[in-house]
Amino acid sequence: MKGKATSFDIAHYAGVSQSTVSRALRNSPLVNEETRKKVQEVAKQLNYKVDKNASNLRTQQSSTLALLLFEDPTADDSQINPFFLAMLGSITRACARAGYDLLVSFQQASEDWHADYEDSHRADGLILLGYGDFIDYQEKLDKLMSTATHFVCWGAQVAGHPDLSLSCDNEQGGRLAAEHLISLNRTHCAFIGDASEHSPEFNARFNGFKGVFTEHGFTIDNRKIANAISTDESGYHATKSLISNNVQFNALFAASDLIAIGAIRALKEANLRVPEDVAVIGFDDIPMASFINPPLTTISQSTSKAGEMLVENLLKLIAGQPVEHKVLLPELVIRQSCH
Amino acid sequence: MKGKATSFDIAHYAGVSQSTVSRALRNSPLVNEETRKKVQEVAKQLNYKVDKNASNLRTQQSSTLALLLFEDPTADDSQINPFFLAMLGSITRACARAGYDLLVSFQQASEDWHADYEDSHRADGLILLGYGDFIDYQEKLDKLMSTATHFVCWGAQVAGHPDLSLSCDNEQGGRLAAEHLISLNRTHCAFIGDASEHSPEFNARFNGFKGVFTEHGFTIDNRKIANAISTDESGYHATKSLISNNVQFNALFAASDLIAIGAIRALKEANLRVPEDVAVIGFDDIPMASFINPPLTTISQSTSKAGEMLVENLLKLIAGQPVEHKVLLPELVIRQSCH
DNA sequence: CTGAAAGCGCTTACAG
DNA sequence: CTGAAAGCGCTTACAG
Repeated sequence: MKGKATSFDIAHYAGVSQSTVSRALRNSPLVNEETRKKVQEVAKQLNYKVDKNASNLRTQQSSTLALLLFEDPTADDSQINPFFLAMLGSITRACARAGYDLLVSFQQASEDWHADYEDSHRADGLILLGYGDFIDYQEKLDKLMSTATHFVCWGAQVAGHPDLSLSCDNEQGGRLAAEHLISLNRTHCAFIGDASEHSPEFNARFNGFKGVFTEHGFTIDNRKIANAISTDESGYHATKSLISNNVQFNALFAASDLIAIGAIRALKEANLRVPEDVAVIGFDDIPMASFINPPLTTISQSTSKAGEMLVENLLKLIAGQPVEHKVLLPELVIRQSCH
Repeated sequence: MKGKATSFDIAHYAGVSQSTVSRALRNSPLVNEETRKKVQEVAKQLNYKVDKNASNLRTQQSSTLALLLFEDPTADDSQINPFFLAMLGSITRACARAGYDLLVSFQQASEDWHADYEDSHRADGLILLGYGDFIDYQEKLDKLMSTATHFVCWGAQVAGHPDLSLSCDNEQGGRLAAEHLISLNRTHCAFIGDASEHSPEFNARFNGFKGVFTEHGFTIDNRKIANAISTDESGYHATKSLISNNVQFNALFAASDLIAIGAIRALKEANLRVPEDVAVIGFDDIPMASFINPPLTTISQSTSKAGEMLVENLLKLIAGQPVEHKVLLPELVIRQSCH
């Protein structure tokens, strides 16, 4: 036989019609047990595999999900945020368990990342991951909504559609960080991250954090806040600028672990000891967090649970089932960067 | 219009035949410039996207590559080797540049990971990544060969088909490590990794390393060799066993950075200082390597170049073009874990 | 339980 | 340069 075997080849060798082959291979209850066995045997012998393009075309679905990871435009070629890499891992596994294939693609925030994965029937739905500017982002989400594309996203909220988002309770995470620092008597605290509406997750972390400080009668001076995107470079420079502006603080809350790692580097360079002079707390609990010096106290988000739930929700959406807005609970992980 | 627009809808609105629509959208030189413009305009208005399943079915190809990442069976759910994660990133980018989609899937070495991605026309070819046992592995590669599947793999060699593999020059990497240690007068050296044919990459690293030691008149005592797979846990335990067996060494070559990280932890627990008491050198240069304490001296493999070349070679194979066997050059990265 | 037939939405040889 | 038609390999309503 030249080329791949088709269902007609199987039909020929098994002595049945092609329709019966198709039914037998899909385990249709309509087909006789013996017929099924014979068909499946022949199929195995000929190393037959259903042509996905043909069956997808016929059934108008793809059993494929697409993961779109969009990056900060400044991120360099090789560095992908480890937090998202971990998410990618858990999403991949969750897809496999559900019998779906996963298409992965990186997108610059500037590109047309909403893409046409679903319109072109390459995927039944999209999973959107990424830090980045929430404002830029919104317009594209609207476009996705308008084309009735099935999607879920991590972190950012879709206006009017809380069910499409999944995130950890970032405000609660910020609160945990603040309580820990206050319990340690570290109340002159700087914040590195973007505490604006452009970064809704960072903003929520900051708000939770600030809330607890306020409840305890402490304030966070605006001079102690420095902007950074989620890279260690950015965290490094933001911290350096704080130091060179002579801002005084004995604690630092970084909006992500990567930022915290850069911050620690800047502190060390300025001969500030961590945690003696400055206690540092991060957010995410990326694998690296436990390996740096000192090991980083941080707020952990469960990437494995997150990935699973994203896939689960997207599958429900595709099936037309209702999805509830859920929020994952962050946890404080105490290591040695605060005391 | 209900549902997605098809090429017939475009034809209707543009006042041409469906064949012409198809030609116009594919930029066939056969179609009149004005006709093309009108067709593309209408297509845009209707938010038309070519149905990939239909066009793939017709053309018998998928413009999709599949990346199969297989893992050590012991690896826990969330931990993926950062080296492969970096490869994944660069492969994803390389695919996007080439206009291909990328399917990603994790496979346990025990599973039928050769899968049916190509037979079922989901992908035009496969990229295989993974540490793991080379012997188990070979049988599946044979199967892939026998079904004329297009694939390339990282690291392991396919018997009789050097062109299907890409790797860094692991032996040269081992040599670089040895020369560095010897130049530092660290000649009582332990090796952690699997120096057997089961792990051809580790084995090559060890052979290059040992070769240089021999040339300089030094030996590597078998007692100083401990087996480990590429996880920090495994490196930790292997190093611990060396220490508890009272093996003496002032240098340690770990077959991967993850192993080195575990080894350093074990050394510290035994109150051995790195690098004063034991100089440690790793392999891979994963992102974490520069963040641990002390920052790890290691042999770097360029994941971005590797990813690009894997995709490039696979595309050549698919196009029926000849592929040369190439090898990437590793580089010594000096940090603070050896002196 | 089985078969003949239609049709998913394209691409491309064929005829003009 | 354009159109009518065949066909990629399936799935499934329809008829028996």
